[in-house]
Amino acid sequence: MTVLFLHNTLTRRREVFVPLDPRHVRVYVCGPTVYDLAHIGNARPAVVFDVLVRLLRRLYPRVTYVRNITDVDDKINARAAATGEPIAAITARTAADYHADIAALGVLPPDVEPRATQHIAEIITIIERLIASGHAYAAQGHVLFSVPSYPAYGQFSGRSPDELLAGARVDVAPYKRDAGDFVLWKPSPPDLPGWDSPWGRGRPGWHIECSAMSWKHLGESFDIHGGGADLIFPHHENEIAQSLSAFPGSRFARYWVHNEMLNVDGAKLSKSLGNFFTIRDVLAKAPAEAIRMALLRAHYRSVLDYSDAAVAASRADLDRFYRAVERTSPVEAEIPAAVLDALCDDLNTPAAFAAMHTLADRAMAGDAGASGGLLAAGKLLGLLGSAPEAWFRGGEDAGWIEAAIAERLAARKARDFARADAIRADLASKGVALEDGPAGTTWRRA
RNA sequence: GGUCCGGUGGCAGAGUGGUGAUGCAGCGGACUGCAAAUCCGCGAAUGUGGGUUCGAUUCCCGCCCGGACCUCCA
Repeated sequence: MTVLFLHNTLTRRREVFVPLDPRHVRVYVCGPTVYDLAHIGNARPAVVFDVLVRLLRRLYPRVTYVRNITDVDDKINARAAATGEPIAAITARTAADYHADIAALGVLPPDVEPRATQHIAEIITIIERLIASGHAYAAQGHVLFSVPSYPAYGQFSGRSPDELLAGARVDVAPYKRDAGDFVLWKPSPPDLPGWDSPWGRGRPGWHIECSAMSWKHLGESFDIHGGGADLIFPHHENEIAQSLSAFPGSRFARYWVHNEMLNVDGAKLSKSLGNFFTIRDVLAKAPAEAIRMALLRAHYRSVLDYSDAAVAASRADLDRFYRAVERTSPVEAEIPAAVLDALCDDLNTPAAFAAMHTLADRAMAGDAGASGGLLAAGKLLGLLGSAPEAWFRGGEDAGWIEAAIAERLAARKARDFARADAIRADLASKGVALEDGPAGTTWRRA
């Protein structure tokens, strides 16, 4: 059995992954809040955890992957108020857009995609348990989690409650007993989404949703909880406080996996800096696989600098891989050990790519097994999913290109190289690169 | 201010207590009418000052630099 190592945020070290039940691995990842198109930064966790789940499926007989959708949130409400579009329309459309965008990036759907609004009953149940056990209290239509009731609060994210207070940036609401207490339930006026509850009509706070949805679909204890590193505090700290307080004796998530942030051209995504791109924006400019590979080019726990140059480099790598597979027809092969080992070493995708380059070298030299191994590795990573023919020459009608190649061939036979080169230059200006080989001239999209 | 993470060749980016992957770029060569692709070869890096050690890029401490987080941003 291949051993999988994962860096666990809980212990801040690399650990051997041992599932609670080796016959059934359970994973929860925080999904999007659906109020606007997903940006390229949102794509990183989607792709990273897609690779992790693909790997887990390779290693274990059964994996349940839950990735939620947050469809009740003040940002959604604000968007509706600003645009006049009904909330239900915003969330439905944005969720559909999200699905389309990440599917284009080769991200497979999760097994369960729970929505917060469909788990109000579970949310209320957990809140009631927290109140009954003294971990939460109702005040002025709100229900708040009592941070002092959970002594380990702050341990996960490495903060003490005192420093959290010192760093608090918002005014403390008068109904809070302790400045650090956070909201589990808040009252909703008639014009906002709300559900009847023991505390009046209201809506859930953000953190409680994930505690409720993971509980419903994976149980009190499960294996892996993932998300972006920016969620460590407060979101995941709060989830842990809620779930462990509501279910004493449970473990909640045993391994916490966090992807680092993504910068664009060296800076954090920001609309004012002009480096804020949606997934849709970048898909319009480059092949989806090149974008996916660019997102896996750095280790998931390192800051990734996304740029056109990174996408171009990824595309060049993919060209090389596809060329190798095209040159030497692959035979059915297992995932090469070097690639599997790299991925099992805390998802070391850069090392996996290095191993794939070695396979490509061998495939270029005629090794059909290496070619098959390269393809198998690509499949595990969600890459090399096209036929080389489609990758290099897919798309529009190529008749005019073939005609130009024929004309250039005639010119070459007549040793009219000026004419031949002019034709080649013309094709190049139209994004078509020619390659003369022993078997004739081939072309590809540059 | 607090907490955390990181600083590896021109660029991207792994790894390691004992000759520092991989890719791109560069240089030389083969092939080609010339290119492209492919192949062969070459040069090129561990922020800084200490400590531990036979030996440190790796472990520890200081400094400098960069980044993230600090109550609802993946």
